[in-house]
Amino acid sequence: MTNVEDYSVLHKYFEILKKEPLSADEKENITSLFRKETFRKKEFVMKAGEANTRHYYIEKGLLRLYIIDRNGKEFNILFAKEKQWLGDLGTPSPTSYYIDALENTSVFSIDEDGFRKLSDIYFDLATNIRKSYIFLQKRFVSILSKTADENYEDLIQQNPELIQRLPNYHISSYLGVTPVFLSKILAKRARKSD
Amino acid sequence: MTNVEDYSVLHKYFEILKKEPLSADEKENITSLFRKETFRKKEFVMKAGEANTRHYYIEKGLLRLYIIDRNGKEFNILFAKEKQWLGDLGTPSPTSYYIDALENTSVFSIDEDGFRKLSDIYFDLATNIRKSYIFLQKRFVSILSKTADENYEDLIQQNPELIQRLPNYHISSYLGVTPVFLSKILAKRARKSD
DNA sequence: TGTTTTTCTTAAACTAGTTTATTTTTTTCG
DNA sequence: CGAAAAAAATAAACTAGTTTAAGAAAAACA
Repeated sequence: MTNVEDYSVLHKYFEILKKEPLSADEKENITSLFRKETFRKKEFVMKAGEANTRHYYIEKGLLRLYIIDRNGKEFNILFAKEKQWLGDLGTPSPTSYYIDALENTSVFSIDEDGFRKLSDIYFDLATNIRKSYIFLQKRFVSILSKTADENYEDLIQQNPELIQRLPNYHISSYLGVTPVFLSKILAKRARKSD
Repeated sequence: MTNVEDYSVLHKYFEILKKEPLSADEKENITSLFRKETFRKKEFVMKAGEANTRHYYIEKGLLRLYIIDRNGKEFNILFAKEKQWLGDLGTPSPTSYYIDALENTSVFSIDEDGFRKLSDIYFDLATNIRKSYIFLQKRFVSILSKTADENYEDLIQQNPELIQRLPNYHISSYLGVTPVFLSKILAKRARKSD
């Protein structure tokens, strides 16, 4: 059983960023800035309206970032699993986003101040934001320029694991279509590969 | 007439980042990393396939970042005008994007190395990437969750100037619809406000 | 295990947005 | 200025995706 105060996954991440082992002091510094938290499946990590939200580095589990539009409909923006970051980069402004846990999840969380401090020491931490941007841009273009069919195929190619871990209605929202339409796509696929 | 070697707009930008006046040395350092370039309307700034692309800080004019899908159709990702940055953050990997000038445009351009150097000195330069991310995320959610009608209204509210400077077919592509459909939206709007 | 709840499928009627084609309007430029 | 080119509007037929509803299948759980 994993010790609740085990920060080894986090330290390993920063060693990869730094490209060399961390000293005891460095580890201590990192540990002191983070807080270990766990969220049970369906539990909220962040809700629209909250200010000063934290950044989350996921040790184990699966989180989902989404909005709820004025008709109460949810739109999944992205999912984040083990060894990925998730948070609202707009913090400390009040967020418009929701984050909840799709599986029981353990994270290391850090506030904006801590995050900035570490970004100044571990320059490559900022690279992550760049990578997130690139990812989102690709996703944006993909949803804009391709049909839901094609986007589903792409997802299977690029992230088959997600499809295993997620119920279809979350995938459909991620692809920007209704569950009913995704079901049609799946039926057509099944017919094709008969 | 503006001198081709006038870097004052650029220096002013970095003074805002730094929150205090720059020394002569600092100005010199910045100037040495950038290159001043001009692009005539319709001229390409960047083409898909190119590697090691540059970052552009716009002094005057209007640029457009877009992709061309496999059917030859263009999708406008974003526009950038005076005092805004534009570039492919994926550099030095070969880019999938095109940038061209929608007006005669003058820019200060910098390569990836220079950009990183300055990011280490002027920490707030990285904030820009965050802001870009937030902007794109909002845009993404908006296109996903709203109708083209609503997105057009939002654009008018948030960026009326763009609508003046751009032909409708560029706006329609930005909104993720065809020119024909935007024309319908405009006709309906005109009818309403009769 | 059986019951309840959640998820998925199918169908049918509908709508937001596309496509293709034609005409009109506006802009460009020799 | 007038001709040519580019942009915008309109119409009509179409399609990708939605909505609502009802039943089937799967998962949760007591």
